[in-house]
Amino acid sequence: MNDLVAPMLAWYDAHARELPWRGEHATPWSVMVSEFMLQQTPVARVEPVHRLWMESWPTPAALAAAPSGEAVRAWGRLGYPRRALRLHAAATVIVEAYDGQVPSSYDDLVGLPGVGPYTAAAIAVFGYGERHAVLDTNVRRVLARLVVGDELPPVAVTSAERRRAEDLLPQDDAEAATWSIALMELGALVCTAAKPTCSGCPVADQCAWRAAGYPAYDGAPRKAQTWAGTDRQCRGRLMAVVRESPDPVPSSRLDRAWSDDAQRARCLTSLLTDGLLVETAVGYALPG
DNA sequence: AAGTCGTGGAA
DNA sequence: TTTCCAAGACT
Repeated sequence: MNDLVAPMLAWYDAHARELPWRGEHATPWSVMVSEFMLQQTPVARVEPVHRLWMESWPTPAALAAAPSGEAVRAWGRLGYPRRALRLHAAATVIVEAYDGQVPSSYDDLVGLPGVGPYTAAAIAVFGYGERHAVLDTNVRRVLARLVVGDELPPVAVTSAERRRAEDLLPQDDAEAATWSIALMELGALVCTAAKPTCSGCPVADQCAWRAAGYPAYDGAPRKAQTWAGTDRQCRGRLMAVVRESPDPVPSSRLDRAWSDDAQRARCLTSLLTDGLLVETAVGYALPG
């Protein structure tokens, strides 16, 4: 094993957060739910929603039996509500094709709706203890600094990154899983994007970026995401109105939620196309 | 392959 | 106040 593993495992043992989807009570399904929710959404906001979600739908079958609109409603304000739809769709596939059991192999998992390379690896590793490299934004950043000496990883995952992550993976399955979650936790708590606290890093003495004097990121500038006035904001407004209403919402109420007629109409259409809303005789509603 | 898709807390 | 962005997936 390389010289990074022991200090990383010891650090994780001492500093890991206790989260509902970790530990003995976690199930592959609770891990899967957490991974969907954590896609682009901070831990602090996921925790309470995950807790309620698991009470309502403790198994894939329970979720699959519910209307997809209930999943969207329970998703609340986590953002990117299509993830709720995809999780519901994935639960349906799990019931129909996997006898209600979350599959354990990466290849089966990555075939599920809403499950990409990261999420498939995370479920296989954290849900089942399979040995597989897990490349999320935290791991990528930590390895970029620690091994390569760059402040930030490339915009898109490269084959070099994947090979590097696989090369560093401990041979033992359980140890490899802890290694991966430790890298993620370090990236989330210590080796953060903006202001890393290297004084708290267990492998700072081996860090290539630190040794090089913290050279600044020199890759292509990341595009700043605009927000005000975008379709995303408009869609969010419309969804919020419908989500918080127990009854179908007449279009007159949606008119008040967004003033630009053309944009509102365009967004409404896209929400219907996405399956996030349906049109009923008395107004717009979450899908049944 | 570059754009799109939500949200709210922190800097 | 404005800006930035947090465990990605999909097209």
